[in-house]
Amino acid sequence: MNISSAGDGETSTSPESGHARRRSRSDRVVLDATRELLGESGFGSLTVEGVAARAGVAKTTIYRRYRSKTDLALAVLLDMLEDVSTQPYVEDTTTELIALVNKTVKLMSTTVLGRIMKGLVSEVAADPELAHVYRERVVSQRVADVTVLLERGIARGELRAGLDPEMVTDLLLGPIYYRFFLSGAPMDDDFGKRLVVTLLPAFTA
Amino acid sequence: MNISSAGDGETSTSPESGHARRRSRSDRVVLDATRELLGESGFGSLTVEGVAARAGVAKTTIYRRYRSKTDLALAVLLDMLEDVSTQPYVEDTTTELIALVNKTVKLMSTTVLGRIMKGLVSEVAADPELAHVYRERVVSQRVADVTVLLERGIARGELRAGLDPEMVTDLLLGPIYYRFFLSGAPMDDDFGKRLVVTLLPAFTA
Amino acid sequence: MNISSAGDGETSTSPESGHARRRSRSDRVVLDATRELLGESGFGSLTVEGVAARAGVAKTTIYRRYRSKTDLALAVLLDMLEDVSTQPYVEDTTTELIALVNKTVKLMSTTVLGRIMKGLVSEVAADPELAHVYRERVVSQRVADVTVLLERGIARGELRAGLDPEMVTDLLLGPIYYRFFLSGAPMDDDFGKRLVVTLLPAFTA
Amino acid sequence: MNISSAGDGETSTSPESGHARRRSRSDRVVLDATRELLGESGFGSLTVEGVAARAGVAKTTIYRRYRSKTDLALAVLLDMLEDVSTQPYVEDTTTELIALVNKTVKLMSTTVLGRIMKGLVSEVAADPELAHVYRERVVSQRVADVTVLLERGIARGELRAGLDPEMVTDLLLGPIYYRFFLSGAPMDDDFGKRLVVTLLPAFTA
DNA sequence: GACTAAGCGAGACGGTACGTCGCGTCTTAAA
DNA sequence: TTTAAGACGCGACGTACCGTCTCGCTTAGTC
Repeated sequence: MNISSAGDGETSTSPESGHARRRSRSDRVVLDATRELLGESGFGSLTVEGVAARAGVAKTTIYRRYRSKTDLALAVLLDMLEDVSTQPYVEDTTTELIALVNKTVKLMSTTVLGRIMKGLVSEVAADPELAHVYRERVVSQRVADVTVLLERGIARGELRAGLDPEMVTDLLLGPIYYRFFLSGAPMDDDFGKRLVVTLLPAFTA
Repeated sequence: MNISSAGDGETSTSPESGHARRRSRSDRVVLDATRELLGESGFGSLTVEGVAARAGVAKTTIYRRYRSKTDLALAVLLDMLEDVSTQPYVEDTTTELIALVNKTVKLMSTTVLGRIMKGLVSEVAADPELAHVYRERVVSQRVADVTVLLERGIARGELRAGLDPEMVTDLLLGPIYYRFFLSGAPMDDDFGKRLVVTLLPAFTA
Repeated sequence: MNISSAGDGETSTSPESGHARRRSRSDRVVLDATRELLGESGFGSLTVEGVAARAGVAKTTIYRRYRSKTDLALAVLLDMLEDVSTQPYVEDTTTELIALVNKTVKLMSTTVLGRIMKGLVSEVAADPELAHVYRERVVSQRVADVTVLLERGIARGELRAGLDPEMVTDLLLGPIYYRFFLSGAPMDDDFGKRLVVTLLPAFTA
Repeated sequence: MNISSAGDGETSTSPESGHARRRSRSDRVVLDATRELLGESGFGSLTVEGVAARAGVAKTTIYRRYRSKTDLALAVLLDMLEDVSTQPYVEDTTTELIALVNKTVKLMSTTVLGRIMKGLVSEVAADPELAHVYRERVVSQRVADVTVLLERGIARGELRAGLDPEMVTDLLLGPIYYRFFLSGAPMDDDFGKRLVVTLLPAFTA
């Protein structure tokens, strides 16, 4: 399943307009420039002026679409998530859980998404409007993914019933973000497996 | 056990110089002003000029001690943590775990620490030097707390042996921070209990 | 003959671009504010921030045009000199010389130009770029004035041939500036006459 | 004849205390450091802190003696002038006049005195107290020199009677300072001769 | 096919805060 | 008592970006 939609300027305020509006050339070039700059120097040194220069676009054009650099970064994030399909793995539940964790770890640590998240987390935490969009688009999607996974696991008899999908999501992703943002503890190839194996008794018993 | 010491200028870069240097009057007044302003408007609108004005101190005096507003906020955070003793609870392990979670939730949602953390998380995530101090002072302390708790639990026969304290810490705090920073899901009075009860099978089996 | 043109930002570095660029509203208001402040407190206490405040303009706007307060003061000076036409006097040469001296004395001692010059002289003396502009615009103009005056005097048979206009300028203005800047000796209404009468034998013999 | 005296802190405010007070080691080391720094970077970049550092002396020590960097530079200037004896040349008056001009030119263009004067001229021009000292110590000395020279010339029958020594001083030094500070016109080896030869008819006729 | 109106580039502008410099004052400790 | 050392309040510096605002100049879309 995909994050289904746009992430243009308006979207960050008004959720969705039914059918995906075509993104214009300007939109594209601005988002690309932003992603490049985020990749090069991170969110902290992202400036609207810098994006305008890189994109060969006037500042006005950017402000017409995005209210702030935060909004812009969020748009890039949502734009990138469009392409991240959350394939339902048809294997056993343990493997699926490990895959979900590993995928998230990989996304954070190897793509520009990690830098964006590092920069955006404070903004999302502090700006209700931004938080709203982020939850609408990203958080709820994660919970939906986990819900599907849990239901399948229960159907297979691999998981116990009565699990709260939101809590499970917290338990799967919380440790990742905590390490990624704050503790700095490494997340090697083994991490996903260790996390899930540790958690498993909580999901099966 | 207490976070034992200060957040003076040097500390934020070099851990500790053996015997605690006395904090000067300026230090105190600056930290207080910063905490007040953080409480009033949050990290985002914290400015060094504002702190200087509020503290009745020259900007230079602040810059002499703290390299940036981030450093300043960190100092406030460490300063506040000095007073947060992590009482060893003598009850059963489940209760201790719940208390630990609840205390963290409470600290984040009712004190200025929450605002500081919201503002600081992006900085810690992006600035290695800051991250180093944060881990040295805060993260490691949390793991130490949990280690003590786990050992006592194992000794009592309430927990299984072989638990990785770091992973357990991630599982206890990760969900809290994830909700606090990103998902926005509420953490009511029941939250700690639900979290720990869910996790318990993973710690006992 | 007039000092023909402006003191806009560019001018202070590049002489002239053929046709006078229109001075914008900001230019005007900034120059006026600067002149006022120079008049009130002199060059020493002139600050860019003060000018910005007085002009109701952002500091950046000033820095966009002038690299420093020195540049700004120079612009005011050049701006004022636009209006100082060096009328060709049709009387006898002695009177013309006296008039030239008196006019300079008067300009220095009764207008804000004196304060500007007092503040600027050290800067012009020490900063080659500034010096270049000053010479291009002011010094050379004075020499040109004197040249015209000498030629007419020689044609009239009132002055000897072979006088070096530059040296004559030095002899007419040098004493003025020396008194004005350093010796502090008064320059009363009689001064011009005494100076010229003293010098005359050097110009006629 | 020599500029006869001290130039210590007090001097710049109260003229003279009768007999030259011995200059202390601190005085010496501060003045030397100042002169060095003036020689290296000019008056514009002279700072009290820099002098203190170079002299290995506390800022306080400097402020105890000199009220400002201007005062300090003036002290160096006066200190240097102590060693500049204005030898009475026993040759003919024309030669003496040329020598006087040449000596001044040389002093300005080859020693640190030039740099000091360039920096100080604006201060002297704008600060009455400073001006007072400068005139007391330097200007009046020049006039005195010229007076002696003129008297001898008149006695020899080489100069006309009735010359105003102050005006003559203006005519000899004014052009030098004008070129040195403002016009930038070169003063080659010939300059003194040309100036005096030009002026001579004004002094003899 | 010409005409208009929207969208855009360019960039000037008022503004906030930055982080730095050097000032001149003041306090502390050692000589 | 004088000093070196240096912290401090202070004012201004010059810079970076912000977000807003004209300005023409394309460039479609409509008549």
